[in-house]
Amino acid sequence: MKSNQTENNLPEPTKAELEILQVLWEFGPSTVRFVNDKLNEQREVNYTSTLKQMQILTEKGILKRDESQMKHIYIPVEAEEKTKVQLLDRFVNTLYKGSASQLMMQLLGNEKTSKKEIEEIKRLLDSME
Amino acid sequence: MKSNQTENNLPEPTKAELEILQVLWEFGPSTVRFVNDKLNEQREVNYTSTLKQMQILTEKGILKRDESQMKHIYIPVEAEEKTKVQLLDRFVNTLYKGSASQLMMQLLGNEKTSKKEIEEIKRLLDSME
DNA sequence: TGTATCGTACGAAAAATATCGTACCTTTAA
DNA sequence: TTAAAGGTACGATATTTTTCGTACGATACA
Repeated sequence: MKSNQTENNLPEPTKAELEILQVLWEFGPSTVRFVNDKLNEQREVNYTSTLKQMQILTEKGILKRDESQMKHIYIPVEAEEKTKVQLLDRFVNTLYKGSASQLMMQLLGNEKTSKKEIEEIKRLLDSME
Repeated sequence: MKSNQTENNLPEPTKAELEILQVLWEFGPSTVRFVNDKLNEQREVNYTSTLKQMQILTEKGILKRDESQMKHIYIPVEAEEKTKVQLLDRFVNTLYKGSASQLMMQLLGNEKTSKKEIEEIKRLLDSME
């Protein structure tokens, strides 16, 4: 079996797994039913598929769950920010050899990054003196 | 068959495919042999595996090749920047709901983003008045 | 001119992900 | 007190991605 761990030895959430995490991030600890309903607002997916994914996420240690009730409540182990930072870090390393400023340049050059966004960024930088 | 196209209808390079693209970006149009050698500086991989991947990339339209010689030369169809912009765009949308400034905040907050990087970014912003 | 070397083609196997069917347990309400 | 509704467990299947073995053609050169 080939392992799927990153350098920092953290399991990498897959695409489908990320979808689930996002629901939990947005709405807080939830049941499978809730998450599945949210997912189905976007695309059709079977309840047991979502259940399985969330069980896998739990095995991987990305989620934990409260089993004290029949309806298990799933909770992300790491805070949203922490996980995102890890994913971002990996992204920067992979595509930009770790250069955040290079990534920045592309963000700023990207037409889809609105003037408003750019202003926001500038303000941000100024405010950190 | 479930399709694997993104909203903008561009084939998404997978992880292994990205590795190959990076070699081509760094060293320019290359033979399979060359790419495979480069990959093997990092991890063991069979020549025919790399060949297959590059053939798949060609089918997907991500690479094209010059077959006029026996040693085919593979070339990325899109420029490095363009592809990266697409990947970045997707990343921002997925993780930050399209907010570039939010991504920025994380980059700046990330300890791994050095002071030097931050200075670089500031300079960049200033220079675009 | 034959044989070792280096190339591509391509199907199949292996591995990783994603989805689902079915069994079976609990709760609820008629 | 039982049947319907809703829950979890878990193996099986499907799909996607990755890797590789084998066949076979071209080239080089002894």
